[in-house]
Amino acid sequence: MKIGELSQATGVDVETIRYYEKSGLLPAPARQANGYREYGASHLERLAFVRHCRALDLPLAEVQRLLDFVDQPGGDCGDIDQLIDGQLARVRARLTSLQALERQLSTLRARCDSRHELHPCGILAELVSAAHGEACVCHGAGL
Amino acid sequence: MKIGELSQATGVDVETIRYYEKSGLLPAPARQANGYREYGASHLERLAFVRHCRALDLPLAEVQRLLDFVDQPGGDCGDIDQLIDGQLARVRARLTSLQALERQLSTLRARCDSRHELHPCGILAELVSAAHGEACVCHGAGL
DNA sequence: TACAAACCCTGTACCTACTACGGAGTCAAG
DNA sequence: CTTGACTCCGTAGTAGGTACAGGGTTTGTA
Repeated sequence: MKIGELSQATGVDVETIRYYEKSGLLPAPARQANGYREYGASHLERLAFVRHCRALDLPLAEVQRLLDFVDQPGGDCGDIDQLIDGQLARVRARLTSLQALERQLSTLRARCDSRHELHPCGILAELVSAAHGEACVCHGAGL
Repeated sequence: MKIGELSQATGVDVETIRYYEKSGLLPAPARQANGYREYGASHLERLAFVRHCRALDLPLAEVQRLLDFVDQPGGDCGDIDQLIDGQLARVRARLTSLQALERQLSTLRARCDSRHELHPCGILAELVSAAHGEACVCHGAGL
């Protein structure tokens, strides 16, 4: 299987596959006589694994750790739990912060709906007043 | 005001202030005889504005656009609306995707609570089976 | 058979928004 | 007079790719 075929099969971009190889996530495959990379079923499986972990937004370093577990079973399963727990905690923290951000932007957006021509833009006014340390609709008193 | 004082006053790191200057978000300030940057009230205000926009997670390029509006009032307010709407849309899209991710990770996490010693880790088994294209607890059938 | 399109190779630069140096000059306190 | 904190500039590094540039190879078609 050439790199383009592997790319087709997994939905991972050719450049990204080479990048994973360079990063050590994928083992360097054998080469054909012309220097082209030659992939087999094991590469396909490993790349699918990586892609699945990335879909869970795990950093590449953690994907690497999981791959080590796969390669060398019998490790402490608690480590895997912790890894997933850590990711879950990161995702939940980000979720909370994004929810706050969404409220802030919504409130700010409500300040202006583009049907004023004489008085200045409410959004801009809000943002500027925040620069003075005043309470703003998006962040309340102070920043 | 020296750069360290501006940093204290705004909570923006010294290096970041220099970075903003290099990026064109902050005008180059006057220099003291010794070459140190000399900031005034207008810089403080502008930096606070930038910081506020960044707290809304607006990309620097969009902060720049907003600054252009501030510098040159009378522009089309609809553009500002669109800018905020665009950000809101990005945030909401990310929110939706993070919520799905949270569900996936929770489900995956439930597969293993580290009190098994004989049978292999359920999380790892899930991730591996996903590499075979089988249905997985996190993403359902296929990826 | 000839030619062009599509593929593959390596290496490097670019992206965001910073952060972290390295090496040097400057300033205030003790 | 030294020590530490501050400032300067320029470069490199971060994550996770993406996008060339400049070359070789293979494949399809006329």
